Amino acid sequence: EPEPSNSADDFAREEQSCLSFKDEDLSVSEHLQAKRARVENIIRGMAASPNADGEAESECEAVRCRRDLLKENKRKQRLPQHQEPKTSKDEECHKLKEQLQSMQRLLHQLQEKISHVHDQNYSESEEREDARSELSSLRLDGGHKDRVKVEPGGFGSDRAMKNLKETLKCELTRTVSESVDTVFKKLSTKDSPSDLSDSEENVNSRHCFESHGPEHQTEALSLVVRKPSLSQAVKRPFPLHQTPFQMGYSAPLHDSQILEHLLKYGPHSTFCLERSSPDSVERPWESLAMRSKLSSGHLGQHQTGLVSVDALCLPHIKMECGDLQSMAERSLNSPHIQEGLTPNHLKKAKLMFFYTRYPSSNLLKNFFPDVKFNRCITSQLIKWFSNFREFFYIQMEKFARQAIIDGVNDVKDVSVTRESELFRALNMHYNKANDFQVPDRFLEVAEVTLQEFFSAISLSKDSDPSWKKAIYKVICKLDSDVPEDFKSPSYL
DNA sequence: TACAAACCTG
DNA sequence: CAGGTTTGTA
Repeated sequence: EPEPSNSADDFAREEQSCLSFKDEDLSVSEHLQAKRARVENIIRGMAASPNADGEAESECEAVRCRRDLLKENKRKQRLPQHQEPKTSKDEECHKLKEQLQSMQRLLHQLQEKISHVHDQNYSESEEREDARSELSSLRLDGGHKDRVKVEPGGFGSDRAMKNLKETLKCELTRTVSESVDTVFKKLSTKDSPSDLSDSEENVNSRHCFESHGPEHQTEALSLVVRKPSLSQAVKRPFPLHQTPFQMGYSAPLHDSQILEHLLKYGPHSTFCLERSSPDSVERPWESLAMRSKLSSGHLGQHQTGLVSVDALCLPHIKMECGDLQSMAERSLNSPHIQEGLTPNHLKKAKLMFFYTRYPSSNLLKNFFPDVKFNRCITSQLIKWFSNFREFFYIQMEKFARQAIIDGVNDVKDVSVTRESELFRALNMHYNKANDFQVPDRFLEVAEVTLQEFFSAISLSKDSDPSWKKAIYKVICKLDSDVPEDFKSPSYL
């Protein structure tokens, strides 16, 4: 294809990028249709052939769909766009809305099916790491009723059911979020063409889908960023019509990534680079997100490098190069899939600690449905809880020793109430804002732990280097269920 | 020896 | 809180 170089051609290109709006929306529609087909497939699979692995099949279909779309989009790409009256933008929005709604209806159907299945109590849950695997392992034939896993605790099938339910709900939430996210991202891409002012299109699509309030910048960002070009971009927050790449695309790629991260998660978050991994096969966005980041360095001028990626029907790719405003907006307001852990997630995790000291990675996935899990995110969450435990046990040991110094002789005299200094320390750590009612059960667990430490130290067991292990073994059995409310992505 | 959890440090 | 190290298991 000829490379336009003069200003007239530049203008033509701009115009074309305006006009491609319609075409791009079509690919959103197609994307949604693929999603819809997938959900329908699952429902059909549940109704008709209980043993069929509907998930896997529809996954294959999705792949096929993607491949086909890739071809088609490549073709479309070269065709000149016909003039599209601006009034049709509203129609497009409405179409998309309708598609979303119909998908939601389908999901509700699916949900009903699931609860029906639940009532029948016929299911089998295999404890797998991935929620998707778990979904595909669902069996609906009643013949395997006796295969429901029974745990030593005695309430095994209940637990398995609960777990399964959680997983399914989680899957639903994800699917909806993904779809909604898809639309948002696609639209925000159009909202932020690097070369346009707030044209009618932008206004329209905003009005269509944007019900959030204005963005808020909650933290100062500039301290970490040194490069003049970058700090400029930050201090003059989110100029409406310019991308940072325009202002300083000479800045190294790494800085752009850091900047993007800072905007999303604030200066105190961690920058977590994840290599593409085997499990990104199931979640193509991960490896592709990386690839797009790699190419986002030279965006200002050469859009062509992106086209093939964008055509893969994975719209968020282009967002990587979208303007900072929409990125910041999304990270601050959007209830959709997150690419990293935010301070709110940390807050939520701390509150969850009141219920569970030893969460499985599965539980974490279920309770952070708005988080896009990968190895890095998972280990970060695990690490958080590890840190929580560390603090917890340090306090326990400290207060147990203090009790002994204070002359307490009987374990029965060791207790933990809301008035205890120990509780105050814990509450300060996990519930600093003190806006959460700590469950009584946590006080019981704390008390048991304190007593365990007390008696162990009293019996001089602490001479053994691994004396705490016995205590951990007791405490890890005292986890309780985390309330359902915590599953809401917008819990905090 | 590979992995998870505890442990230590800043 | 996160990075690095050690320890304990399988």
